[in-house]
Amino acid sequence: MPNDYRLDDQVGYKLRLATQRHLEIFSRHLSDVTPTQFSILVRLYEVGETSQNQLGRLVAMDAATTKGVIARLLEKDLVEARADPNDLRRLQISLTDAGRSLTIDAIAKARKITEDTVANLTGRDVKRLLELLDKM
Amino acid sequence: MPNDYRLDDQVGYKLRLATQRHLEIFSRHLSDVTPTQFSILVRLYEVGETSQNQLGRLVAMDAATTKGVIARLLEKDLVEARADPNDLRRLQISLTDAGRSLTIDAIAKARKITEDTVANLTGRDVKRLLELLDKM
DNA sequence: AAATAAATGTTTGCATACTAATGATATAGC
DNA sequence: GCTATATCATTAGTATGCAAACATTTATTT
Repeated sequence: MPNDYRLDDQVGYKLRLATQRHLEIFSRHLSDVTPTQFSILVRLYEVGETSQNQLGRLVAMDAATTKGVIARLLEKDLVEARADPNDLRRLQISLTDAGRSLTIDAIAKARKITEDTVANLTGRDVKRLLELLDKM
Repeated sequence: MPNDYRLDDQVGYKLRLATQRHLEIFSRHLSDVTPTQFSILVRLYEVGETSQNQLGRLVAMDAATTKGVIARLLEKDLVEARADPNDLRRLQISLTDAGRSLTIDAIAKARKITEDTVANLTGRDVKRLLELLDKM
């Protein structure tokens, strides 16, 4: 009988709780976009125009997922899409002016978000946590 | 200009990647239920019959979320629901026989899942990671 | 060079989880 | 008893994720 199994001590369970907490903090500081959408925006800001698929890879997202995220950003006029003349399969994505300024603004707020998220940890703790998540 | 902001170094971003990895491992070992559904099943196994809302609290889920998860478990005949005669608002949830045996089986597999998830970490690392996630 | 095979990019459809708002029942204070 | 408040459950809407399908390009074969 599995009576020594403690749900509360499982990595997966704790990951969910941590993510939940982070999400709550995120949406409080930055209600315009979700963390996922934010990732895409930041990457676009970093690399400039890229194909949708490539962009997804740059943030470790499935192509199908990327499609959905981009669709929502398009609706908000934060990014724009144009067909690649050299490769008809490709959809080139880039930031609009509104997208660019929102991203810059969002990055500033994101610093605060990270800060709040790890408020209970010391600097060394944070470093260690990031290392462990990476190593994992 | 926010050129010292590194997306890849953010807690939120790394949390997403870690969760993603865990999810992939989970579904490979245990395709019948999702991690969320599994949490509910284990709690039910631990505490026996409880109201839907209470159950949600025991796994840190919103009432609405809990409702959806339970609905899916009901469809799979893993749990059953009955009205509480003493409180007409309440829906009492409990495991079916099939649910109980699946849960027992799933817990065994869950050990392997946790194991795989932290395969790259030492025992001390895991302990530290859990502490940090908790502290957070 | 045409034809076939393999790889790559995108899209659609479906499942899951989360939030905000609503309605129903129960409890507490007057 | 009546009203206000709290609790429980549900509905509707949004976001993310995956599997499968489709279109286009590139590589290989004949």
